[in-house]
Amino acid sequence: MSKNRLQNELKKKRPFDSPQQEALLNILRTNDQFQNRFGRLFREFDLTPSQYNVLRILRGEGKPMPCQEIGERMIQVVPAMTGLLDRLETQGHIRRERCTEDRRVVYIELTDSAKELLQRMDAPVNELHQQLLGHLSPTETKQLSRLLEKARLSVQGKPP
Amino acid sequence: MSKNRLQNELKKKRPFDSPQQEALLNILRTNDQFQNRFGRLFREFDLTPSQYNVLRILRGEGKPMPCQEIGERMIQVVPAMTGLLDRLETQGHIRRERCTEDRRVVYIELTDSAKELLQRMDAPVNELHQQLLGHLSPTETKQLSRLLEKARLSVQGKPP
DNA sequence: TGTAGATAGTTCACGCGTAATGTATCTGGC
DNA sequence: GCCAGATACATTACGCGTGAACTATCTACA
Repeated sequence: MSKNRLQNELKKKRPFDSPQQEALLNILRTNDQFQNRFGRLFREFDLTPSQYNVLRILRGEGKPMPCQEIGERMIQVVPAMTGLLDRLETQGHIRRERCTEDRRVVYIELTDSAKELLQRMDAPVNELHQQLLGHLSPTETKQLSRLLEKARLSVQGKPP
Repeated sequence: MSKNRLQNELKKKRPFDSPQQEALLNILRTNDQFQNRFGRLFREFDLTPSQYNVLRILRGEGKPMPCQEIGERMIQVVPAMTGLLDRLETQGHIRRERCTEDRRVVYIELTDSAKELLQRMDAPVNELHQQLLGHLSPTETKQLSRLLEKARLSVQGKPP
C-alpha cells in the first residue's frame, strides 16, 4: 500500500519537504480537479466557470450592481471584468446601464433569460456538489471548511 | 460576530445551499488566494506558477523526460505544454532533444542555469509555505491533507 | 509489404487572469 | 471656478488552459 496518496498521484519520487508543502499541493490538486468537473458541467450550458460565477453573484444580490463590486467578490482584477461582461452581454445574459448620478459607474443587470438559465442549472449544480463531496460525513465537511478558513487567516491583508 | 467567515468574505446575503457548497467554495477561495501569493513570488524570478511547476518536476525526476509525462503530472492537457516549453526554452531554462529510438518523442532537460535558479528559490518558497500554513498545528495540517485526499476520491476516473 | 490505428507533439482559436496604461468623471482644497 | 488627485471602467499585451484538428512516426495485423 502507498504510504501517501498525493505523492503517488504526482509520481513524486521523494517525500514532501514539509507537511505544509504537502497540504498546499493537496489544495492545488483538489481545486484543479474540481474546477475541471465544474468547467465541464458549465460548458454544457455554454458558460465558463467565471461567467457562471458572475451570474450567481448577480442573482444572489437580487438587484443591479456595479462592475467593480462584482469583481471584488470574485477576487478578480478589474480589467478581466470588462471582457467577461462583454461576452455575457453578447450572449444576452446581462444588460449594462450607466448610472445617472455618477456617470463613471456602470450597473449590471441580469436578463430574464439568464434567470431562467440559472434556474435550469440549479439541480445539476447541486448534484455535482453532492457527487464531489457527498461521500464526506457532515462532520468531515464542516471540519474541512473550518480548516480552510483557518488556513486563509494568513493572507488577510491583501497588499496592493 | 459573524457566524460564517466565508459567507462574510464573499458578502453573500443568504446562507449556503449546503455544507458541500460551502466547502467547495472554501477550496476555490483558498486556492485562489494562495495561488496569488505564489504567483507574486515566482514573478520576482521571472517565472509563472506553471513554469516553476515544470522545472520542479524536472528536478524531482533528476533526468530528462518526455513532454507528455510532464504534462500528466500537472493535470494539464498536452497542447498547453508546447507553448509553455517554448517559453522555457527561449529563457534558457530547458533544452529539447528528440529521442533517437522513437522519433516522435521529445525529451526535456533542465539546463544548469535553471538548476541554479531553482536552488536560489528554495528558501523563499519554503518560507512562503510556512507563512501560509505555519499557523496550523501539525495535527491540523495533516488533517487538512487527509480530508482533501478523501475529497478527491470522488473524481478518480478521469473521463476522456 | 502495406495499410489501419495508436501515439507524441504541434498548431489554431477562444476565454480568462494579470499588469500597465489610458479615458472619463467625480471630489477636495484653494 | 479651477486644478490635483481619486475613482470607475476600458484597452492592450502577454501567458496559459481548453478543445479541435493536423503532422509525423511507430505498431499490429492481415
